[in-house]
Amino acid sequence: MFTIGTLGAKTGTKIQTIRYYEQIGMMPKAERTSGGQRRYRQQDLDRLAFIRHGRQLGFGLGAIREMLVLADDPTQPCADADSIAQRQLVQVEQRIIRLEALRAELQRMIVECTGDKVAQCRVLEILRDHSECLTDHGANDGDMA
Amino acid sequence: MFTIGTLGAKTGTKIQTIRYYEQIGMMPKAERTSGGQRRYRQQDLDRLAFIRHGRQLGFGLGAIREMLVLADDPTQPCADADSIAQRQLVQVEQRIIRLEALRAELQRMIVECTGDKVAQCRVLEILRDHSECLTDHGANDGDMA
DNA sequence: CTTGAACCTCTAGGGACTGGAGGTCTTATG
DNA sequence: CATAAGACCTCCAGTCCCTAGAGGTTCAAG
Repeated sequence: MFTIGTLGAKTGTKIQTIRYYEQIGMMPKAERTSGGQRRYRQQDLDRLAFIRHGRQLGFGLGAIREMLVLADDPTQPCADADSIAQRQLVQVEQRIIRLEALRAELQRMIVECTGDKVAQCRVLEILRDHSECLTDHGANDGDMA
Repeated sequence: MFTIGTLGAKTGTKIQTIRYYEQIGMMPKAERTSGGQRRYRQQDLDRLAFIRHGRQLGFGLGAIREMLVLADDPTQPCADADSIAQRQLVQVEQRIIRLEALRAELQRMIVECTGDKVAQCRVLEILRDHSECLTDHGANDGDMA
C-alpha cells in the first residue's frame, strides 16, 4: 500500500494532480485509512503511470481514458476495441511523423548553432521557415492543451 | 497587408489565438484600418509562424518569447537559444521512442483482433513501462519514509 | 505522548487557448 | 450609390489540465 506521496514520487506526478484525476474519474476512488488518507496499490500505480506517459506523449485525457477502457475490460467485444485502437493508431502515426520532422529541425538547429552570435545562428530562421512545414493547416483539431 | 483571417489561414492559427497573442504581448500591437481592423505585414507573418512552429515543437510561450528576444537583439550569444533547442530535442526523442512502442502495440491489437475478444490487451504494459523513462522523477527511488 | 512531516478539503489561479453574444467594417455586386 | 454577406471588432465566459495556498488533521518515529 502506497501513500499518495509515494505514488506521486514514483510517477513524477504532483499530489494535487493525483487527487484531481480521482476527482474527474481518471483514477478510481482510493481506499482510505480510518483517518481518511488515501492508500494505493500496484494496480493504481500502473494506471497512473499509464496516464502520465500518455500525457507526456501528448494525448488528451479523453484519449487516454479510451485506451484505459481497453485495458480495464479485456472481455469487450472486439469490434469496439478495434475501432478505438484504429483511431488511436492514426493519431499515433501522425504524431510520429510530425515529431520526426521536428526532431530533424531541432538537430539542424543545434548543429548549425556553433556558439557565435544570433546574427550567424540560423535557429530563428529555421523555426520561422515555412518550407518544411508538414502540418496540415486545415484538417486540424485540438491536439495538445 | 494581410487581414487577421489571412494571417490565421497562412499559419494555421485561430483568429482568437492571434488576438490573444497580441493581448499577452507575444505579437506586437497590429496597425489598424480607419475602421479599427487589424492589418499585418510580412514581418508579422514571420513572427507568428515562428511562434506556431515553436509551439508545435513543444516550447512554451515563455521559451519562445526568450528566443524572440534573441531575434530582436542579434548581438546576444547563441548559446541561449541552443540550450533551449537541446532540451527540446531530448523531449522529442523520448516521445518518438514511446510512440513507436505504442504504435507497435496498437498494430498488434488490430491484427490479432479478428472477431474474438480482446483477450490480452497489452497497451497498458507498453505505456506503463518505466524502462525508457528518462525523466528525473523517482525512476529508481524510494525517496520518502 | 509528542512532534513534524505528510496528509486532508476547499478554493482560487494560471497557461494557452476557444467559443459565443452582440455589434461594426469591408467589399463585391446590382 | 445602396445593399448585403461575410469578415472583422470587443468583451467575457468557458475549457482543459493542472498547480498553489490556506487552514486544519493524521501518521509514525522517537
